[in-house]
Amino acid sequence: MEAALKALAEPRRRAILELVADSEMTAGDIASHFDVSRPAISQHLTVLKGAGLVKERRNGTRRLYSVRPEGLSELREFLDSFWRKGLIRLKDAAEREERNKRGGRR
Amino acid sequence: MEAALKALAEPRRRAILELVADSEMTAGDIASHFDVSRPAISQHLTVLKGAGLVKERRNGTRRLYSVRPEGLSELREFLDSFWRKGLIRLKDAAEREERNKRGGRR
DNA sequence: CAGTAATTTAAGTTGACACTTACGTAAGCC
DNA sequence: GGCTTACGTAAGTGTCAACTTAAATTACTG
Repeated sequence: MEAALKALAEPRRRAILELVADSEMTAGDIASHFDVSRPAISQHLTVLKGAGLVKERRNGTRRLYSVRPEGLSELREFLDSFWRKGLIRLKDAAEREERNKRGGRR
Repeated sequence: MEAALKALAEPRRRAILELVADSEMTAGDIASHFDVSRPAISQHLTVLKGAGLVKERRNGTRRLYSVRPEGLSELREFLDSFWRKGLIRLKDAAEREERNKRGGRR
């Protein structure tokens, strides 16, 4: 999850993910969508692959990249559980607040 | 969302979030849970606040921090939609694959 | 008002990381 | 076997961010 977060925190890598989310693409095709050098994209792809967010398939001299949604599951679960926990706390706090108001009025 | 991702990418900040997820805590209390200096924690709290993941309430010279779940919504929605999109692509790819197999067999 | 406690702000250091150019590698093509 | 195409890897550079210590700020307290 650590790796996924670090990978997603970089805007260019999110852009790459958006690209390969629609269809499998070669490294070169991906690179042509950006104004940085190909090695830079290659390095980003390595990071994304390391985080399990992308998978690579070789075909001759080409390397085809596509999204790997399972790579997001752990992070999604973390966020969901965290979000729920936070909401419960908010609700409890509101109720305590309400009790205090009532108690104070008496 | 950018800010939330950058904030979450740092392990110490996630740990801080876990702490204040259960109950409101002062900056000092939070800092005492880690082996870095208080200024370091203060800086992390500034980042978390900037990302909307935490809210600050002042009480005298104390500052009480608590989690702010709404700060996660945008990121959660992004991940969810992205995840769904990815799964659909996987399913489509599997179906195409299946059709190709059948076609090849005939 | 002087003193202290809780915390942030300032300034400087170090390490990580996104980038660059140059080179290496592996698969098709004449 | 050389040549080209499509990549990755190596090595170096600049920027940013997480940390440190020292100083400033803000509110309480006798």
